[in-house]
Amino acid sequence: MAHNVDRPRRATIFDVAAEAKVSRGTVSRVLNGEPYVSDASREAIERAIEKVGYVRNMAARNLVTQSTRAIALIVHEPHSVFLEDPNIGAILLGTNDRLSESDYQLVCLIIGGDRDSSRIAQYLRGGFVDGAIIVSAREHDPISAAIAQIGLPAVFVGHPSTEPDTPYVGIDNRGAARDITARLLQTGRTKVGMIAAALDRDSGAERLAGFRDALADRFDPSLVIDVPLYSRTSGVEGMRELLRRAPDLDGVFASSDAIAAGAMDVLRETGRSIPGDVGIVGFDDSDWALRCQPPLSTVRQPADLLGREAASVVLGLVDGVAPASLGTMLPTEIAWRDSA
Amino acid sequence: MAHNVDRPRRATIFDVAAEAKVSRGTVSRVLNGEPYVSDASREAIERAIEKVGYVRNMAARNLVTQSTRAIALIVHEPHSVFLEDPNIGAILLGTNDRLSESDYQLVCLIIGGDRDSSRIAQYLRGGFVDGAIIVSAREHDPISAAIAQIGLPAVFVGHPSTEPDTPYVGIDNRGAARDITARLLQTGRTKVGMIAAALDRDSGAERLAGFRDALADRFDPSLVIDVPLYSRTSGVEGMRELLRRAPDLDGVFASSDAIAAGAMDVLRETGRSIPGDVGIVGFDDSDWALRCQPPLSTVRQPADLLGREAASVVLGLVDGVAPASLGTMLPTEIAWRDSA
DNA sequence: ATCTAGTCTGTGCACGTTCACAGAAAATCA
DNA sequence: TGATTTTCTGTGAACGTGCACAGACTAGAT
Repeated sequence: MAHNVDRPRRATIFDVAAEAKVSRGTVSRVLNGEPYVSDASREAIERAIEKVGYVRNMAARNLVTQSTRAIALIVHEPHSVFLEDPNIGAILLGTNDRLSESDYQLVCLIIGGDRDSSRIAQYLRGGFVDGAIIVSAREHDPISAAIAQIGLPAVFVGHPSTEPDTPYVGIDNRGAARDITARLLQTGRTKVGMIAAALDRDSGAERLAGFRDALADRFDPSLVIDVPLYSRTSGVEGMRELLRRAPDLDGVFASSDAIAAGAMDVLRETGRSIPGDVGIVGFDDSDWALRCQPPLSTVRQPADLLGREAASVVLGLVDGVAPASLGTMLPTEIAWRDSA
Repeated sequence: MAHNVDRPRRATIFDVAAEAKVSRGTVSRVLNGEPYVSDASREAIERAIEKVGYVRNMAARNLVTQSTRAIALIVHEPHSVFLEDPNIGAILLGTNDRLSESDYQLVCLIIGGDRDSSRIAQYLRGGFVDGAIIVSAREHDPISAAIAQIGLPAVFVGHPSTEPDTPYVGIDNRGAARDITARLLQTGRTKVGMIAAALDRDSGAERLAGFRDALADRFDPSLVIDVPLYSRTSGVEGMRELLRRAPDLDGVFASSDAIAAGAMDVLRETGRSIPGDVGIVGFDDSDWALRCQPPLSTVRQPADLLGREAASVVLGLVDGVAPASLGTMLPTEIAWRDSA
């Protein structure tokens, strides 16, 4: 019943050496592209490798070199949000591209629950990877602590304020939120609210701060609704509450596009026109933004560049090169459409 | 400039043995939960582990055991589709859950281009994982060939017809497509077309076959539009072409929700009402389905179960247990809403 | 012919485990 | 008590590689 009982013994460096009639030292040299090996030997070895179907045993190599040429990307998201978050995918691909250029392998680890957390901590300690990139970490994340403890080169995407010494790559959430709110105000809005999600994360808190910056002394804390997730459902609930508090509202900043989409549905249901009665802006420039009617004005995040940059930083750390500065901020741009 | 020059030497099993005043053999036994170790030794060793902060060096362990307790999930998707495909995320999470239960680690590998392909093949050969799950493989995929060649336990999600001997887990695309098309016909439609994507993949081809089954002798090949991707844009283009060929069309089967969403926009643009003038059904039950106006009737895939089942199969293979049958089909259900 | 520098190759050791074996100590039985 | 089984422990060998070292061979300069 076994599927592959007789899987043959893998060829080792010794088999290659015997086949090529040289010593394993010489084989090792051509494997690692070192100089000082004669053309005759090199060719014989290359033929032998081909013939016996040799591939390096990475476990053995890792053991002696203490490195793996692999980098972990750790995503900490509850299920529903992981599926909806438009940025995760782009970050993943950007990271993969950059690592691929340096011949590093991306290993993507997902934290679903606490079991995963401790298993992943073990994995990192086990020496499976040379470094780690942590996406959307929460404050006081046990994984972050584990990484700090074992001194694994690591970088955050987004900046959890509880890990002051670990480098991070992110966008200027505060500045971007301020800019798009200011732009919304320029359209002549006078009573502007915010649906603010995930205030326990850096991104959420910063976006709220930016909103407050833009409004300055016109800021009214009662017009900020705190919702748990960056989801459409949160947008629906948040908007209902906001209208309850201020039926004469004429502007909304939603801290994600999904939230904005839910909010727009509520505005329409209650007979308000967009952008006539109420102007609305979002954040992310995801799929949602173009699906809205009218298309949503929003902040475009360079998610793939975020991934690339994070990869570059962590590769630097692996080589012992500290990044130029602890934090790297990537520029955002405003995608101005018809919703405000 | 170096970040962590003085990273301390990791504690080894010898350090623990010395601290606990036993031999490394005994330490190894408690590490692996073997019987025949006295309570006194066990406690001393556990204290010592705690004290010196010992963690197993997995490279060393892998080297001797020839196993890693890690499974690769290989995703082969061009960028745009990866970001849009609603199923990938759920499959990922389902797989992660199941592996987590058996204390295996999920390692997620993304194939962007050919460079990635060969690097990942090397990775698999290098013995980093004990098995592999391949999602949305194309026919004649080089990775599939590599896996077959090295005899790595593997399972496909979806069934690429070029690998007849490798087990797979999937849904009955053909049956589901037939059922939902039949249901569409029951609403009294007489001229029904299809926007068919990814015919080079198993899923695409099977959905078309199911559509044909349902129409039987009413099937008209000129009403099938072949589009490249499961994307909204493809839906827009496909629908335009379909209307050009048959302006009096009254039903559409779109082979994904994203395609349906694009198609619905075109139908509305051209002044057709849904479901009055034209009934439309999709496939996937993704975000798109509920965002449509009216909400889309579609086929719900148990994507997370697909992931779980694939994980179970591959774990079985790793233990030398062949699956009950080569292919496992998971049931789908129809989510019937207002679009038809 | 001798010395020196450069090129090439083989060998021993280390990396940190697991596993098989052998032997000691304790417990059970005759 | 001695013989046997059971429980416990230590030791040597292996896993497959990279690296440092030493030595051999070649070529050029004196």
